[in-house]
Amino acid sequence: MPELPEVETVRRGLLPVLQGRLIDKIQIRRFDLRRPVPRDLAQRFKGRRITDIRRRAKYILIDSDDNASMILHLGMSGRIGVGEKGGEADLGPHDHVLIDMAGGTRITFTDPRRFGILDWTNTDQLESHVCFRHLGIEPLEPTFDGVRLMALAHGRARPLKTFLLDQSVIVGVGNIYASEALHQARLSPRRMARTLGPCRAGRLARAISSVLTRAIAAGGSSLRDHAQVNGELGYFQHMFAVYDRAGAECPRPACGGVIRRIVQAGRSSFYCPTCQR
DNA sequence: CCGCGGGCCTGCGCGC
DNA sequence: TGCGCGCAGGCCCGCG
Repeated sequence: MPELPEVETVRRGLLPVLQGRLIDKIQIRRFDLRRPVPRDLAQRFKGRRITDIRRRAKYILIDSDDNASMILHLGMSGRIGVGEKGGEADLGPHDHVLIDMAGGTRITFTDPRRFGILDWTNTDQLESHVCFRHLGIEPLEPTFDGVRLMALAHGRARPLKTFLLDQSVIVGVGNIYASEALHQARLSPRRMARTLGPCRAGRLARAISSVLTRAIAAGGSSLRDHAQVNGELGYFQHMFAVYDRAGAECPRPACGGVIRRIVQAGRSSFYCPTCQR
């Protein structure tokens, strides 16, 4: 479930539950996630107070009052649930991490495919951590605009679709929102990044911000899994213009085109050849 | 610099 | 009903 809007939805769900609260105990039931979970993580955060929940790219950061930050990435299939502490019988086979708060609230990290990441670092050294060192610009920051995007695209001999998926360029855009943003900007996913002039770059930058903002407002997209920590579904999947809609009619008024699926860099892209150029 | 193939894992929907 | 297959929201590596 996890592109920027889904991760931001999780962050917003966790913040009121966790901010200012004490961690009682952390249980790590499987250490073999995408990278090994550090053996000292549970002990490092035990008894600490959570000061903030932040997001950088597709990562959730849980800051402690002790200059330590937990780093959580949901991978492809990761979910976060908020509930009450229960017994062993209540746990599912893919509930890998349990964070028990003072007072009985339990945060559960569930991830069938185990592509997720759980790590920690000193808060004041976050930007030098391997997860963050090579990240590009945040598309919802005010500094992100067409001028910036055009500069990033300058001379790049690669299609816009794979350009947008590159986390060292722009962070948080994944396979769904790349297709959706390109449709809104009326740009073909096959167009070379270097062909962006001021007009097209401005359109694309605005489309990216718009799609991500609308998806956050919808509570993210829920395909197989819920996106929200209370178990509710986001509903942006009902607003997809092109994603997973091959063969359907383009929703752009008076366009009349038919949505196509192509494969780029090994991943599906969806677009309307009629209105996206 | 770029695309490709492969890998990491499990689950789901499909056609047979 | 069961089985094999392709596919899936992310990201990383080596190769050519």
